[in-house]
Amino acid sequence: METERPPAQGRACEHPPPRAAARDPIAPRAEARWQHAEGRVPAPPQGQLAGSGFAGLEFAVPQEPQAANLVTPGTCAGAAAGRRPPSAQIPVPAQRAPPGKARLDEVMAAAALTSLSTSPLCLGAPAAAFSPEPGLEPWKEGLARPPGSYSSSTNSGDWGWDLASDQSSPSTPSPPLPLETAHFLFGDPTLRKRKSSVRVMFQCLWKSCGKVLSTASGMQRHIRLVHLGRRQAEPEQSDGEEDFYYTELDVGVDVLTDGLSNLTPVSPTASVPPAFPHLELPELLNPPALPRLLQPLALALAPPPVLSSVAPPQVCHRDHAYQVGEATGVWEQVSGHCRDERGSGCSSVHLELRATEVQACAPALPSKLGTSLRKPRGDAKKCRKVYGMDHRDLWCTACRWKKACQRFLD
DNA sequence: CGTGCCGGGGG
DNA sequence: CCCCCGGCACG
Repeated sequence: METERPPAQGRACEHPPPRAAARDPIAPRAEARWQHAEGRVPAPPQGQLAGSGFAGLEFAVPQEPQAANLVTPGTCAGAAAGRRPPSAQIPVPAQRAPPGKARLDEVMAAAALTSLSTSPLCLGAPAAAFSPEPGLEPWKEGLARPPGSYSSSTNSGDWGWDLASDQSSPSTPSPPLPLETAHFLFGDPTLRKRKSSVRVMFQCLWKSCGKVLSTASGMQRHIRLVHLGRRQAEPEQSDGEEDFYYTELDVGVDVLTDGLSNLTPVSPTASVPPAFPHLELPELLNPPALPRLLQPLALALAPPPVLSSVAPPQVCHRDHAYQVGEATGVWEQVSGHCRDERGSGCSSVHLELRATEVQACAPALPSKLGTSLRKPRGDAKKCRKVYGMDHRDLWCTACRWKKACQRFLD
């Protein structure tokens, strides 16, 4: 994973200046075509936003040209597309038309969904959970104190939370959730801070429950009381039945902090759970850099083996995920600070929104250690695909030279 | 067959 | 250097 941003990114931000008129024979031609096609009047390139320095966030949303335009104000608009009038119009390949509602606060939501898609949490967790607003969600309140469904007096000492209590979409059965995922995604500070501790948790497998407690006895009591309808008065007569309804969770907390970087791909056959009903991913955006990292994370955080009766076997259809992903945008930071590239003092951040495959199910990771000789073909959309053969002038230089694409890095 | 891009070649 | 393209491996 290369962290270094290869040079020559500057181009994207460069202003479509006189564009070395003598050079590049195709550009002027193509440009004219492009502009003509849209009935646009060639306008002089817009100057760099004065003093905006780092301010420029630029979004290029692949979508219908006429569709909603969203461009962050104060950008070097027009640069991405290059050669575009300063209007808010975004350069667009005009291939797919996702509703252009790309907001940054949705970015986190996407992250959540991306990773959740491999976990059962998505079934139970309502949209509210994805709200960027911390602390106000009901699930958190439930965290602080056990919800009403559960007589709080019984909670002697064990801590836990009931995620199912917040369920707003009862339509789907809700297998237990990998709490780590939840914690990570929801940013529970308590767990995030601890590193390298492995804690055993107990998770209720009862349909639509998913409660997690810290002690087995607490969990047994929970099951007895809540699900088996035993009386609290009854002594701890454990006939063992409860054991069927909860499972142990090995919670490697360090995964939360370190996991992002050093999670190793998990062999799909080994620890991936029986698979869960597929979640319909709403159209959301992924944050830059995150998605790729979250996927493995989600994979690794997949819930433990579950009673087979709880979660009916069901295959996660990759096709479907693919389709969903197609309509989904992914934020990808294309170039940080433009490297000082031969004097082009562009210092804006260029963000490109591209539609890409959100691998909702188990991502196809380099499963074999062999890392078979050849680098796997990057499945990202590249300039060619994004802009199309005509509009080649919009491609990044590398793409035009038939080199490795620099705009849509793998 | 389309695509990504390496390697090589021309100006 | 910049620019292009043959050709090949992927999918």
